[in-house]
Amino acid sequence: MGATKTDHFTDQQNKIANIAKALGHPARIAIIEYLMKANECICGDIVNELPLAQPTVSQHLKELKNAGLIKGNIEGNSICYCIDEKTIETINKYFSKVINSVSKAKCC
Amino acid sequence: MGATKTDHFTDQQNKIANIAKALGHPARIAIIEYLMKANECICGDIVNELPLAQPTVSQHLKELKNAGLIKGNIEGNSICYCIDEKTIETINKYFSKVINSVSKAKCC
DNA sequence: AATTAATATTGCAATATTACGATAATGATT
DNA sequence: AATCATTATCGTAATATTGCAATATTAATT
Repeated sequence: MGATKTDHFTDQQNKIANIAKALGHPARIAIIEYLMKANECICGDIVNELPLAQPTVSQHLKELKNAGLIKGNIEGNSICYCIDEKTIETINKYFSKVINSVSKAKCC
Repeated sequence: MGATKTDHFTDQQNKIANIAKALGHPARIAIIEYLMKANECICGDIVNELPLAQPTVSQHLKELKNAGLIKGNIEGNSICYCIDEKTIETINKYFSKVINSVSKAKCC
């Protein structure tokens, strides 16, 4: 064993878990924060900003892209990355829902 | 290699990544949702609700607890679990911040 | 067409995660 | 004190993730 039993859970549960998983690494949070700070599309640069080798950063970018957290537009021979709001909104709404349901009943 | 280079990132980045990582598994999302649905502290039951063996569920509960996402109160010979709002609020605020920064400048 | 620059892919070693059977620990019940 | 119920821990196999050197790909530049 060792593989996650995704088929035992709902699509919604797998979807939220996938987004969270993609954000579950400090390098990927750092990438998101760099895109926030820049406040515009960033072509290149990201590799120089992180304390990791180019192939490693490329891999992290791929994972963020697969999870729908960032978008990449090809711009000449470089690629222009930015945050995909929709996905961030999806989890933000999800956690808001969690908070609302919890605040109704306190016990611990 | 293979170990995450946590010391190359800020405490804040590691903290957010850790919370996200803990939520990055459908079983742990299912646990959170069960605690939401119950709307009260749940003693036991969680194991019966999930399609996983008892030791596996126990391990997932431990990870959620370590990340500060749930609290566990000992109640006789069983344990009473509920969601820890504070941590959910932490990431919710964080993602709100991300959304705010993105909506300012659209390009992709 | 050769060179340069930017990014992606491959392949692999080190480490982490997932899952569970077996067993231990703890508290309630008899 | 023996038994039962509940939860945790240990040990281990299967799989996934992380990181990077080497290499490939792609597009611009010379």
